[in-house]
Amino acid sequence: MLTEIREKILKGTIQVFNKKGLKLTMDDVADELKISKKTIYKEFSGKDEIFETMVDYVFDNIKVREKEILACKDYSTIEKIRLFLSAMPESYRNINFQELYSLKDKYPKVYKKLQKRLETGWEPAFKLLEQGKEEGLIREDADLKIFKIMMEASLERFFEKNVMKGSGRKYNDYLNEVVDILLNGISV
Amino acid sequence: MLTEIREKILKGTIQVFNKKGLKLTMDDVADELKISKKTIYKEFSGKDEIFETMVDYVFDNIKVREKEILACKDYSTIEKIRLFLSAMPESYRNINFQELYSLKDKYPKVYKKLQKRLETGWEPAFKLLEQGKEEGLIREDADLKIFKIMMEASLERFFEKNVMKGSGRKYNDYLNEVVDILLNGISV
DNA sequence: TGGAAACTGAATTTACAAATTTAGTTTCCG
DNA sequence: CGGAAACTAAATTTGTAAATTCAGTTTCCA
Repeated sequence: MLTEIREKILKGTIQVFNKKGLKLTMDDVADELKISKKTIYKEFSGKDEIFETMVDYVFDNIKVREKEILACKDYSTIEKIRLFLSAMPESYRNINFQELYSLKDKYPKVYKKLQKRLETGWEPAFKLLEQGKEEGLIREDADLKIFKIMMEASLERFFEKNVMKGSGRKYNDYLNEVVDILLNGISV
Repeated sequence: MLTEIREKILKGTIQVFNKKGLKLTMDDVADELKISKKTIYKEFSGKDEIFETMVDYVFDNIKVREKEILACKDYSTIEKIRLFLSAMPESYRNINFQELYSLKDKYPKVYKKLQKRLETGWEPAFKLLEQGKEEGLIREDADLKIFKIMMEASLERFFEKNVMKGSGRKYNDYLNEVVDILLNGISV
């Protein structure tokens, strides 16, 4: 669990991270939160630890939502999959996800954690999809690995550029359409 | 039409381009073809013109294949769409497509041509897809713009990294599965 | 006519020191 | 305790002059 002050610092860091990206400084975060650096350094050993904890924080929030979906007895497998696939990227909206990737070079440890959590984040989705196959809802020959790549590529493309500019579509519309097309694409 | 010597130079340029990327030099191309720079400069005004002609060359080759598909009376609309969508990226295999994008900064004119040809390259596909809607083969409410974005993102992801490493899948398998999922995804 | 090789000016890269920024610490103070 | 602000060593950025590379031309030669 997270103490109040740690959560406050993490939220502030994410706030600044979304504005200034990877280049945020400890002073930026302290200014944003109107606390002194001393307080930050009392809670965190340094920038590395903050970034690492930030990744955990983002993904732990996703997990909460996902557990809710999985636990609900009222949803069919296909409904669960749809909700699950939507929940993943929806949670990413809180943080500049594209920028998160830029941690690769300077914070390889954080980046590895990010990748690992992205990977394990897919596991329950895969389980559901396999279950869908067993229930005859999903094409037996559908390649889930490719499905995953397409999903990731389509979503990241949206994070990259604002693909929707001009068209009246909102983020969630786009997200739903992507999930629809892909899910439809592998359904029987 | 292209003279023999111009085509030879273009092929050689593509060859070197795939090895050395944007950073190829005129000497590289001359060495590759075992001709002297003089010969190249007799045919092309300079590097810019070669790159521009190279883009045209790649896309004109695609067009030939596409015309064949469109003209064939034996194919249904849905078959045409499938073949059409496969033909586009298949043609890109001859050239390092990812690297082509890197022309953006140093050769903005070439890059604009590339974008324009990519854009117009989609037009007949859109026509077919609209026709598919009219024939009741494709969901009336399917968002073709999003479909296009997903297709592009999925394919570019493959050009980026060799996503298929490890898995026994070959390029064409991947391509077909992507087209299958997407086409299935917007079909009724 | 075209290859080999030399040539030139412009562009690009390299190298490196000076200037700036910043992570993390310390001091003083209420 | 925690804020404000100063401090230091290390990292990053900036400026720039020297070195290198390269596009495009020219010369000589077969």
